[in-house]
Amino acid sequence: MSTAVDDELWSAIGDPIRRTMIDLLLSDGPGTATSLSRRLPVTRQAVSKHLAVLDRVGLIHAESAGRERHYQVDEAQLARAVAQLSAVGSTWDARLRRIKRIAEAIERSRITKEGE
Amino acid sequence: MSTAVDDELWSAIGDPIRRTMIDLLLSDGPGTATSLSRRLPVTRQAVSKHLAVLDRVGLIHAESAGRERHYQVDEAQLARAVAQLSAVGSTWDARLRRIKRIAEAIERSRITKEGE
DNA sequence: CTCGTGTGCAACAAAAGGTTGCGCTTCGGG
DNA sequence: CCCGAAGCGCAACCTTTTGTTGCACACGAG
Repeated sequence: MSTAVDDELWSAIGDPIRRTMIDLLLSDGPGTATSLSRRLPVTRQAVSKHLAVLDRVGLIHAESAGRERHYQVDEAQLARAVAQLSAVGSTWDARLRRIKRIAEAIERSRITKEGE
Repeated sequence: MSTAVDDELWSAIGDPIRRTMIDLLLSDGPGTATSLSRRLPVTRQAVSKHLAVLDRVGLIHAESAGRERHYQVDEAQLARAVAQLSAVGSTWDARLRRIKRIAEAIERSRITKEGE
C-alpha cells in the first residue's frame, strides 16, 4: 500500500518544526539556517539538521551564495506530498463512511428483528 | 497556527507503523495487540506501545473482553485528524498557487521591460 | 488443575532530535 | 590589506522515542 519513499515524505512533514519551516519558506521566500532559527524555538544547528532531512527527501533544495546557503521549497515535490496527504485522508474518510453505513444497516436489521 | 494537540495528532499519524495500524483497524474491524502484530513487521510489544500512543491522543480506544483487549478506531477523532491533514494540504496548495502566480507576473513584467 | 495464549512490566539497545563547543570560510569597514 | 563579525559544518554529548528480549501474571479450554 505505502512505499518507502512515501514513508520518508510522511516522516519529513510529520515533524512540527519541519512543517513550520516549510510554512516559513513558503510565506517568506528562500531562507538560511540562521534566518529560520531566528523564527523558531530551536538552535541553528537543530534547524540545520531538519534542513538536511527535508533536502534528502527532496522537499527543499539549497543554493550557495557566498558564505550563505539559501534553501527554498521544491514546488513539485511539495505538491506530491500534498497529494499523499489528501490520498490518505480520503481513504480514511471513505472507510469511515463505509463503517457508518454498515453500522446503520445493522441497526436497521436489529430493529426489524425486534419487530418480528 | 498549530496547537500542541494538533502536533500530537500529527506525530501520532506521522509514524508509518501507526498509520498501517489504523488502516488495519479500519479495514478489518477491532483487533488486539497480538492480532495486529501478526500483520506487522514488529513485535507485539512494539505494537502495544504504538497502541498506547494512539490511545493517549484519542484516535483509538480499548475494550477489555476476558483476557483480550480489543482496540478500535474512534471515528470522531480520526475525522478530526483527517480534517487537519486536508487543512495543511490546502494551505500549502494555496501558497504554491500564489507563488506560481507571482512568478508569472514577474515573468510578464520582465518581458515588458525588455520590450521598452 | 494444567497448559496454551494474551497481556503488561522492566531492562536494555539503537535511532532521532536537541544542545554546546570548535574551527573554517567569507564579507566588509578601518 | 587585514581583522573582526557573521554564517556554516563537524563532533561530542544528552534525552526521548522506538524496538527488542525476558519474565511474571491472568484467563479459558480440555
